[in-house]
Amino acid sequence: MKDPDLTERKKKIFSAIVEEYINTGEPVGSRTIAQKFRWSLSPATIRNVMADLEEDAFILQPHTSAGRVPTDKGYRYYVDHLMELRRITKEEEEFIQKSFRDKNADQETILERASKIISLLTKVAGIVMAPRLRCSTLKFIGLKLVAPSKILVTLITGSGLIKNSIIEIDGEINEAELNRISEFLNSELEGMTLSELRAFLTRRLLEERTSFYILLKKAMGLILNAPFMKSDDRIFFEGISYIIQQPEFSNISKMGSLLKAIEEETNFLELLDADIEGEGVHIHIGKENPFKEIQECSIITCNYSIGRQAIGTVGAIGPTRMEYDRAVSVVSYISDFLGKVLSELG
Amino acid sequence: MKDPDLTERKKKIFSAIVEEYINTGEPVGSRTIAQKFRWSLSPATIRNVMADLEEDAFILQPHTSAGRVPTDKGYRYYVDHLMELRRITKEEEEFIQKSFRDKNADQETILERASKIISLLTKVAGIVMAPRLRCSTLKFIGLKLVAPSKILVTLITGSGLIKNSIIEIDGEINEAELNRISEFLNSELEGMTLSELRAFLTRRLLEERTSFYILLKKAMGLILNAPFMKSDDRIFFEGISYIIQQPEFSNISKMGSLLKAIEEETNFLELLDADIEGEGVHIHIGKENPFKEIQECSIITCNYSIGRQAIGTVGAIGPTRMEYDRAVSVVSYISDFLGKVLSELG
DNA sequence: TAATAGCACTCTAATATAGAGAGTGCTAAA
DNA sequence: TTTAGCACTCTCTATATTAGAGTGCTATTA
Repeated sequence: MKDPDLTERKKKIFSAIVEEYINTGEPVGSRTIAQKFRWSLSPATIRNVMADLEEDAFILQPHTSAGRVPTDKGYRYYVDHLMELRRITKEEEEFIQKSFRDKNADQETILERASKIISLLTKVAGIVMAPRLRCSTLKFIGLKLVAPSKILVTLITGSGLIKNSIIEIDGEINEAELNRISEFLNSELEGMTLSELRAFLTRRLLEERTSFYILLKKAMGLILNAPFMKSDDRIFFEGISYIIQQPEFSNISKMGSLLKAIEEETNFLELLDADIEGEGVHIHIGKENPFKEIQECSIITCNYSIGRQAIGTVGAIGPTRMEYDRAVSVVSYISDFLGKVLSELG
Repeated sequence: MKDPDLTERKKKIFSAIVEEYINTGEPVGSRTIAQKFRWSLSPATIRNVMADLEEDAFILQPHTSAGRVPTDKGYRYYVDHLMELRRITKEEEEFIQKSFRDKNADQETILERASKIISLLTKVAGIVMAPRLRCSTLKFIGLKLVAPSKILVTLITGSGLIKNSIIEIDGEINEAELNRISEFLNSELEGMTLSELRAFLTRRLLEERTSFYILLKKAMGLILNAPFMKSDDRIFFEGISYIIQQPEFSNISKMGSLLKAIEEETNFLELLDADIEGEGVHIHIGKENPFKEIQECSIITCNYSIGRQAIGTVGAIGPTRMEYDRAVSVVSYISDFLGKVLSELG
């Protein structure tokens, strides 16, 4: 990702091409750029530079007598070296804060809202992945008998997620015992993640030889068998209609396969999951993406965290020709904000 | 909805037109129909009948020299009087049953699956509305102190829905008292709906003058303030990609506004909500629909019930040119089946 | 030597034209 | 009442033509 060290002028012209193309969606010609520079350079000169840029594979011509269009490689260079990051505007900031003011909202509502806001502000689709259970710290585990051998297991995470499972046990269990288990769990679990809790229980189980052993064993059975362990992490997707309005998707069959890919959420799960390692904003441009339906799209993602722990991902997805600077600023701001909102929930 | 009493022949020809159009998507001409009748009638004769049908506004010509296309009124007559209901096939039945075999699935998973199945079998979009809280009977209410003045309210309905809210109370409350409240509620609520419970508490509150009064009052506060009372009924939507593949939506802007309407779920909430009154399958054709984005679509809905109580709605939505007989059979079968699956969950 | 003006060339997209084909409505005959 | 025949209408497709945008190359200029 080192800077191939273009001359200043080349950079300026390339930036101008990218930005012009992002704005208009039309291949951009030498005249247009010359005009942008107030004719301080002639179209012919621009053309020479363009020929160079084309040799570097930063731009290409859709056909011989058309203007230039940035390639994936070009966009990559642009976002890595040329793009000026911009802060979100005051109005946008206020809008976001107002949207999250509602105190009574639960996690689901908040996440849904976040994805809607991203899509509104970036004019591309917003995508929010719910806090991953395996990264979340535990806050509370409730065990309650709802029928002779049915137990309601309730789990609250630090990010305000409340999950329930009803699990059927083999024998019967009495309420007092259940209370002892849940008291024990709650006294120990503070700040652990689910997998840490599992490890903890396993370890204790090996050390323990007293009557407490049975209790521990039951606790483990309850926690590990609950369906929420096979966490079907949810994804909130909003604003597909923005994408399909873009001219690059006027081709119906392209549109169709994109939609299908989006409906098949698991694709995105993997994709977002991969980004949870690593700091800051991730950008995936066009062909860099793992599956072909979205290889004319770019995805901007950023983790959100509670405390230091990254627990989920928010992002924006649109055509490669999207306003990267805007998307980056929005996604990064929202990820930050969402982390805070969810912490307060916990 | 009375039969305008067409002659037998007219009906047969009209049916043939509708079915042919549904299959091909092309305006159907007199030749095609004559062929379908193995030339027992000449195209010229068919044309005469068609002219009549056009006068009745059952069909129309997109332009002078084109074949005929059914109107909304035509479809309406077709589904009301001509369409032959068909049972779902053995294979489809098996497929559905297999899909719901998983014992550990929670309500959300089941509903999602139902909408996916509808879309798979009907080849149009499937839509499932989660059980309406206000129609569901209560099974269990759990109250649990998670912090000095924070109470986790858990509610389980007869349809297997588990809902949680954390509510903050003004003063403090001790665990023993909380247990008394929840015991009281659970002993009384069996089979009530939420609104019945509310009414019940209000009534008791008026009668009661003992120390129990305070308890009741607290119970009411807890139940009625919980966010789940403002039930944001969820909708599961699957298979939009089927719709956009249809030629009638090859027009991008039409597609766009349809998608937007779908993303704005509240529209559909109202629509489905209205259908919960009344038995059996409801069909809404084209312009009969309340908002313009879906006036080239038809919606087939059917309630699902637990016991006798209708609690939610499933449906299929596709272009007016859809296979009504197939959609009706699938939707009606699934609604039945879903009711049973959810009952077992409760 | 870098920048520019000029010019021939290429390719697309828009427009016009013509013809085929599908389907109709009407009329007259069976 | 049904049908055959026929003129007519309209769309759709293919083809040709043209305008325009943009290029690359070359010779010229500062």
